[in-house]
Amino acid sequence: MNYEKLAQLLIPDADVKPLEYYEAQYPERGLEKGAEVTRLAPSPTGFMHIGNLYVALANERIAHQSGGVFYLRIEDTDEKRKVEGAVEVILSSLKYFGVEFDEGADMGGAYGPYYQRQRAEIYHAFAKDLIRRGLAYPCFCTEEELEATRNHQTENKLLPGYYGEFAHCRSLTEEEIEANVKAGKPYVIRLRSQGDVEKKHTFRDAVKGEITVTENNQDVVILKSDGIPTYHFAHAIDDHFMRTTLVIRGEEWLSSLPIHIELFNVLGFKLPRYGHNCSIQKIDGEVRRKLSKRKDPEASLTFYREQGYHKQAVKTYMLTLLNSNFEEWLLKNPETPLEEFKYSIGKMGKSGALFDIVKLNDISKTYLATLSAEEMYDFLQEWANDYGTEAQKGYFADKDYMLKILTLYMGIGGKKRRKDFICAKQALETIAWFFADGFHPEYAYKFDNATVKQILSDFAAAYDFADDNQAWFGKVKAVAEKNGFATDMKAYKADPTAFPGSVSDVAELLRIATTGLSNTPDLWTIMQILGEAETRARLQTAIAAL
RNA sequence: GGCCUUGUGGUCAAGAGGUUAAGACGGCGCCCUCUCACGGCGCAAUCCCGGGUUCGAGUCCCGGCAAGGUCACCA
Repeated sequence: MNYEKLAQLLIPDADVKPLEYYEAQYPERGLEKGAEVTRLAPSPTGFMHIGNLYVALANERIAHQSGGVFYLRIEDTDEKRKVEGAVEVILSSLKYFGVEFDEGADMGGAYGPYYQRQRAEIYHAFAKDLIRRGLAYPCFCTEEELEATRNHQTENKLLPGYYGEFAHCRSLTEEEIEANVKAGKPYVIRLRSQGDVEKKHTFRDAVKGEITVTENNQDVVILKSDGIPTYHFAHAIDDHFMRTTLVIRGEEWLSSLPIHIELFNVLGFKLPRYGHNCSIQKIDGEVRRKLSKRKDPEASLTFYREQGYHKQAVKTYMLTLLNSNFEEWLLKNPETPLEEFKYSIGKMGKSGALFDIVKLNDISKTYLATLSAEEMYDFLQEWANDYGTEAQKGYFADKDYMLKILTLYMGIGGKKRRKDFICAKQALETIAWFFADGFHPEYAYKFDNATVKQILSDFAAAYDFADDNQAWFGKVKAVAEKNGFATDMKAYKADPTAFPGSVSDVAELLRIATTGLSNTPDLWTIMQILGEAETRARLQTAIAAL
């Protein structure tokens, strides 16, 4: 077999350069010792999964913390999945969450191109070299033939795949190959695997620790019939020439690690370090499964934007899942920027965590409670502009009024900050009743109409907008007393049957009448914000409704 | 089914032969002179199972079991 001739026949590519050219073109990066070069290599499907953020954050932290480089490579080798504008989605959604690349697709850099489709020449050069060395060969098997083989293997409980005796095209003669090519039969290029599945090695994974890997014996496809490489081949070449030092990727890749090891080996490249991280899961009835793009809205990064989760909160939550000691650090250093946390690969969990929206909500509340009224105003307005209803956008017309509401709802100025807000959407919904078109009270009192009417009327008569909190509460008490309600909570608790109710019940009636809700922050302040006219009007409306 | 990985409260988890088995979220209860929220205090709840090794095992070994991943011209 004349391999040189075969290589020329299969990959006639004229502009393929000698291999040394590529080594010279993409030299070692010459970074400081310990600096890691990491990457995110998504497929441009137009959908950003929360898992993308998760793994991006890990890679980004490690690169930047070590003084290295974090880049974006687009794995667009699958024509069918490609979506227009997907790169823009990737870039913008990660940027929103504060993950920034140093180089890569749409940004440039010395190690590009960063789109795999634009790197065909490099892949061809190396595939051609493998053919020349007898380490790769063309395969003309059709889909049907491959399936027949697979069925035969499964029926006979044999290891499925294209290997050994099942690799029909492995032993094609030069004449047969030539005839097939001349006949125009489509072909792929396969690796002529030298591995033995019986041989096992221990491999050190940066997150999983010591693991056992078997040698690869599959004659995997390296170039598809359209001349585009498969993931495996592109991975080896790209991560070598982009000088990646550490590959952190999802654990679904663990089982193809043997292929990658053999590929790097046969190509003469140094293997990067690998860390396979677990995917975020969800409990669905009885089953635990990966967060699904189709079934779970929270799987999509856009979900968090639509709901108005603060990016810092989402990032913080990701970090708590990513590094087990992060949460403790955060508790001790609530004011410190997240970037100062010492991220370590070794602290990454070995088993997949369940996504916990309740925990995210708690983190969000805690974070939002650190914002000032102005910051909250800006955050809410920004969200409303993109995702809010027309009415919600209108909330920002009177900034002063909004600021007062936020100050109240966030407990600013009080001894303790409140934590009522989870995300922008929920926040605007909870304060909606402050605005004319958001106030739709459904009065639900615990007392009979006559009593309620009496109390409401008594309060309306006594109410003076100028009263301070003390004086105001004194009047609430007076109204309570006049109607036989307990004003001394201790006395009331000692014998609740002695009274129709207590001051707290009176306060509740007033609260429901003015806000439509039984739970709100301080009522006196609410009446101050609403203003005298609105307060009186709401009281009258409530009385009239009885 | 083969192979790989992983099994500590409901969830995230600390733990690397000797601990009353941390902490956080959630739940429950009490307290905080109007509700709620915040905060404080407290309670309940965990080492997958079975064998070994050892004076002693969540931790080491073996065997089960369970869950997840993977077996494409998808990444």
